[in-house]
Amino acid sequence: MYERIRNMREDRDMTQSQMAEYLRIHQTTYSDYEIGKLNIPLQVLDKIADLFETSIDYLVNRTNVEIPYPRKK
Amino acid sequence: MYERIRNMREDRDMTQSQMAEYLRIHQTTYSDYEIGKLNIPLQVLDKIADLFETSIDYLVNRTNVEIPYPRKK
DNA sequence: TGACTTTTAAGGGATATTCCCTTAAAATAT
DNA sequence: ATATTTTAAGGGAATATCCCTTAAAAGTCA
Repeated sequence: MYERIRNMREDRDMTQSQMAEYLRIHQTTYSDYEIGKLNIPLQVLDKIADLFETSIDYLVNRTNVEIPYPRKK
Repeated sequence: MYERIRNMREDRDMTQSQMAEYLRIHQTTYSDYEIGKLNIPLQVLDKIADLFETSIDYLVNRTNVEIPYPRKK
């Protein structure tokens, strides 16, 4: 479901547990997200976009442009 | 909370009820979103970004660039 | 100003979803 | 092959969602 997030994580050689630690959630919860079993909360997408240096729009497949606009705040 | 969405809606002279109709949800639910009483689901942000011709990043204040990323699909 | 209309928000509850736990399965390494 | 690491399934208590009714606020206009 969230193939793009999975691929970006693997590209960076990160495990689901490492992602979960960064996000401060359980590994199984993160797995549920990647699989699409659970909806990824906005706050989580926000942190993932920062980590991967991309946009939420890219993460959720609204665009194919990976580079984000200038980050605010 | 979601001041930006509220402002963009008002700029377009739309009521919460009109937004709710477009999103196919109840007006009170939409109000809950704008106020920040409920989290806005991704699917809803997606439709609002389309309606307002901007990005999810802009709607949720990740960037100040209002123009959308090139739309995929 | 006051009555009327329109718009927005509060309270509350049935239902749906979330998150994490345990543990199993799958993948990888030794 | 077996041990280790990584990922996913099942399930349940806790939480959040969505909408209903209705109240409050804002706008209209005689």
